[in-house]
Formats: sequence, structure tokens, C-alpha cells
Amino acid sequence: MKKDLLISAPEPTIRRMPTYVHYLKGLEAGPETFISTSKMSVDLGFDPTQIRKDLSYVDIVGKNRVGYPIEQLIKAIEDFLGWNIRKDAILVGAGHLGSALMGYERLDQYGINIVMAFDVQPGKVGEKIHGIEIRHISKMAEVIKQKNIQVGIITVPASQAQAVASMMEDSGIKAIWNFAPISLNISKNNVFVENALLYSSLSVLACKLKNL
Amino acid sequence: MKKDLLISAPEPTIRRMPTYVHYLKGLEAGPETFISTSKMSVDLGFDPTQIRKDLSYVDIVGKNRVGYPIEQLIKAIEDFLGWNIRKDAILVGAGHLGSALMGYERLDQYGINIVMAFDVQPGKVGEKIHGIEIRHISKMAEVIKQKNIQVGIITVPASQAQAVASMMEDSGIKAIWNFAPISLNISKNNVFVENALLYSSLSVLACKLKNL
DNA sequence: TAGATTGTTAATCGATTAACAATC
DNA sequence: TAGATTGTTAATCGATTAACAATC
Repeated sequence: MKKDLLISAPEPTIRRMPTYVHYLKGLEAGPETFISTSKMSVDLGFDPTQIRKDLSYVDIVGKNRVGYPIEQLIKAIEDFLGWNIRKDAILVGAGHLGSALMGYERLDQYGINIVMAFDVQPGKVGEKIHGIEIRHISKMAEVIKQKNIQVGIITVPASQAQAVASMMEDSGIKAIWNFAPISLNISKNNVFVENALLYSSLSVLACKLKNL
Repeated sequence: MKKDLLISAPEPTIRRMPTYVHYLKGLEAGPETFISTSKMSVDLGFDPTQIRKDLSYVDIVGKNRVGYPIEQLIKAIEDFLGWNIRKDAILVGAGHLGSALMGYERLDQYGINIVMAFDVQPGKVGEKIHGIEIRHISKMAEVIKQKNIQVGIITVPASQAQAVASMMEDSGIKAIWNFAPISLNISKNNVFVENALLYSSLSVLACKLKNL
């Protein structure tokens, strides 16, 4: 629809989008080719108006009395989210979490392609985890520049996260996906930082449980 | 402060709290014993009024012209978040992500104690990962009831997440920390569900990168 | 046509931020 | 005292939701 003037969607809208995609993919197996926001509302527990508002940011047109064409809707949301654009990434910190991310095949479904990982531990450097080569952190800057890497994933302990982030910034990384529980300082503001905030999620759980 | 009438904090406030704790712990090593919201504002990039508003939900009193006592503030926020109350948990899905969570020693810092894990794969059942025993999923309900487990962590593929959630609900679990990218349906609403939403975080990154 | 649905405008709600009195 | 800071009240901002016209 519209899309003449490109107003970027509010962040809460962006955060709901993947839920729509995963839900819609589940419908693909079924007999229906169209889905209405009233049905989505029931299944997802979201307000139908909110769903329509969210979908208004996406390049799709619904049919009155019918709904949205499922397949096209999935494609449109994926395009909106940038999942169909490949983003080369490097990962720093090949510990438990880092390894889990490297093994998460699904990641390239989101357009993220981890081309290499870095660590400092001698036992890890030179090895491969889930097919991804691990090199010493001192080689990172060179690789980023050479391969024109856009995304850096930080899965090192909090104490080393800032140093890694600064190195990434200096090497020309465009965006950082940060799993360390600290707030990164980026001096120039040409690097976008997204914090995974697992501990925030866990804290909401703990807090609600406490007040039960 | 107040705390006479216990108004639960807004969720955005709860989500910022862990950032405060991690930041404050970093200060403990330093020479200062007090911290002002103006200093926190500079270091964290948050509005100082917002920080004071957030702290108003916590059982702490600041000193005029001085700030908040760091050590007491940490303790107060941790208490607020329920990190100091132990919550026994079970984890279902001993794959990459599940293993990473089992290996994440830090988890008990947040009060989460994973007592056992479950899976269906014969190669995994009977083994231990990071010291945590893995049993067959068919034993789950019994263990939850016997050990009075409160928290269930779901790290299975999306296709099996709903079935696991329903089993947890029936067994009397109080809260679910869900890593599967689907919206869980809980029939009775006496189970609190917190979605980790890693893919939402990743989508914000991909979306921002697309519009760069 | 009647009725279900989209898509938008307007109202509401809640969180953030500005302003400022109180304090030491 | 002067000035920095807390803690709160009021204003602002933005997201959610209600209402409804347009459509098929």
C-alpha cells in the first residue's frame, strides 16, 4: 500500500513482525490461501486493529471480506524486515552462547550469514564450530575490512564487550548485535547497536514470579 | 521509599533494571561509594529523570547532593527483581541453545536454578550437559510435581513448543520462559509466559540495516 | 443486498520527559 | 549560603485502541 513517503515503523511494530511471519508460515501447510486480521487476532491474542495498523507499514493490500493473501503477506513482511537481504556477519566469543548461535541454521533465514568467529582461547583458535572457522581476535579488523562485513555479534563476557565493540566500530562495522549485559559506548554514532537483553526478559519473569 | 501501596513497575522500567545492576556492579571496584543519576545518565545514555523515576519503584533512598549508596542500591534492585529468590526450573530441548543456557553459570545469579533438562533424542537422554541430567520428556510432569518446579524453559523447535507448553501448564508450572518463535496459547491464565524474542531483536537490527 | 472485512482517523492510555519544590 | 541533587507533579509524546467510512 501507500509507501510513497517511507515512514519507518515504530519499534514495537517491528518487534511484532516476526511473530506474524512465524504464525503465517504455520498456515501455509493448511488449506486456506487468505487470512483475516480477525482470525489472526484470535490465534495470536493481539488486537485486530493493531495487526492492521502494523500491516499498514508493509507493502501489501488486503481484500475486503477476505483478508490478506498468506504467501504474499509473508514475502512482504520478510522484505520489510530485510530478511531477504544477506548480511555478512562475524561473531566474537565462541563460548556456549556463541556456539549456539553458530549452530542455529535458522539464522540465515533472517539474512544473517556468520562467515567467521573470533576468540582468544588457544584451544579454540584454529578449530571449527558448526563449520565456522575460529580465528584469533587480533585478525578481526583485517577480516572485517577485507570481506566488507556489516554485522558484528558480541557474545563475550561483559568485561570484554566494550573493547570488542570499539574494535568493531574502528573496523567499519555497521551494526552490532550485543548479547553482553552492558550498555556499549559507541563514540561516532554511525554504528547501530541492538541489545539482545536476555537478562531483561529473564527479569520480567523473575519479577512477575515474585509478585505472584 | 514509599512502598506503602505496592504499585508494580511498568514493564519498560523492569527491563531497564538489569542494565542498572550490571553498571553498578562495575562501579563496585572503583573508589566511589555513592552514585548520582546525573553520572549514571552520562554513562548509560538514559535520561536522569527516567533513572530517578525507575529507582522510585525500588526500596532505596537517595542522599541529596550525593546520590545513592552503590552497594545498597544493587541489593535493592536485585530484591526488586526477585534475583535473590531461588526459582527451581526445568529446561526442555537440550539442543544448542538449551545447552548454552545450562552452561550459563550466571543464570543462578538471577535466581534461576535449572535442576533438570528434558529431551526426546535417545542420544541425549541419560547424559549430562554441564552437570545437568537429561531425562526423557515423558518424565517431565512427574518431576515438576514432585520437586515443585516453578519455571519451565522452552528451547525446542517451534513445531513442538505448544505441546511442551501445554504439558507444563497441566503439570502446574507457574511461569514459562519461551525461546521458540511462536505465541503460546495458555488456556487457563494462571501461567505467566515471557518470550525471549531473539528474532524480534534480530529483526530490529536487520530492519535498521536495510534502511541505512 | 447484507455483512464481513480493510484501512484510516480520532480518542485513549501509558510512558517519557520537563519543570520545579524540597533538601542538605 | 550557594549549588547539586533527589523525588514528585505536570506536560508531552507516542503507541494502542475505539470508532467508522469505504468496499466488495
